Amino acid sequence: MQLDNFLCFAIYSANHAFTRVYKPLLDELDLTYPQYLVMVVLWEKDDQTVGSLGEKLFLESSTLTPMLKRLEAMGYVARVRDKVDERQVRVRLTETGRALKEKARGVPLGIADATGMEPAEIVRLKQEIAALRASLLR
Amino acid sequence: MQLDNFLCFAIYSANHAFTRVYKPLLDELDLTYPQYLVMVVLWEKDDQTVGSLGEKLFLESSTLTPMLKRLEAMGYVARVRDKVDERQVRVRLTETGRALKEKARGVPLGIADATGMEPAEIVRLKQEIAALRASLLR
DNA sequence: TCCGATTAAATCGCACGCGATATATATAAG
DNA sequence: CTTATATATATCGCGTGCGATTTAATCGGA
Repeated sequence: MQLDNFLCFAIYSANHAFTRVYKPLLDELDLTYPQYLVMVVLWEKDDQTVGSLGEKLFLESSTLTPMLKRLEAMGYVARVRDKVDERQVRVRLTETGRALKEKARGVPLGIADATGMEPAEIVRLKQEIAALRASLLR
Repeated sequence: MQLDNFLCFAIYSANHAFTRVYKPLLDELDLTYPQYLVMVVLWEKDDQTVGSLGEKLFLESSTLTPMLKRLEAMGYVARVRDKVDERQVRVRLTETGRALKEKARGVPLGIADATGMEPAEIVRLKQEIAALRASLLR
């Protein structure tokens, strides 16, 4: 029953540490870390519904809706009701949003660098943690 | 440049997953997950300053002060100015706060269970992530 | 066709978490 | 002793995150 023995705390604090490392890199793009993750998902596949983004990011609409409105206000995405199913909102990159991908090109390398880990090691650790996440959500 | 390849996202989402697993267990204790972490630190060593808690938890006073006030309002801790150095606030467990440790006894086991991992494996992964955190903060 | 059930977002209230700043106390330098 | 500096918390504003609820649209069955 000691904090240093908690796997959860290691993850909790490592997550904060990542946020700190990302901050100066993302300031250049005027993005917060969660907003950056949304953009990554959209750069990967444009024109997704709020629900689809939520599934991939493990976030609720109550979190995404305000975030997406901020990204829209900044001119990076557009939110449009689906013509076929008006319940859904489709999120699309604007030209500016698409262009931002270039500016963000160097970010992952800067992060990988800060981890001080070998690429293969990063992949392995990432997979272990993804497996842990799956167990927890089971 | 794909979300699934991001170590940071694995950690980000695993952290959320942990929070979800903790929720039902901590509801019994009327604690949030970050509040629980504070209590763990205090159960380990009572009568600490805000700064000391912040060092161990990697949190700022701007985060801790409101949290500690809530824990105080719930009757789990007392906040008292240090007589010798009036700049410091000492955080002490109340009788109720100390007693809560017994009620929380089963929590770590429930969590370890949800990870689906062997104890030794948990320790190893925890150490790897703690090392990563150290690199990131460097 | 019509009405109840389901689904997708949005809204609301609350609790983090932090950067920037303010306030109060302690320390140091002369 | 006095003033400048440093330190410890607290405050403020903003952006997540989520559970609970609401709103609007769609689907399903009689």
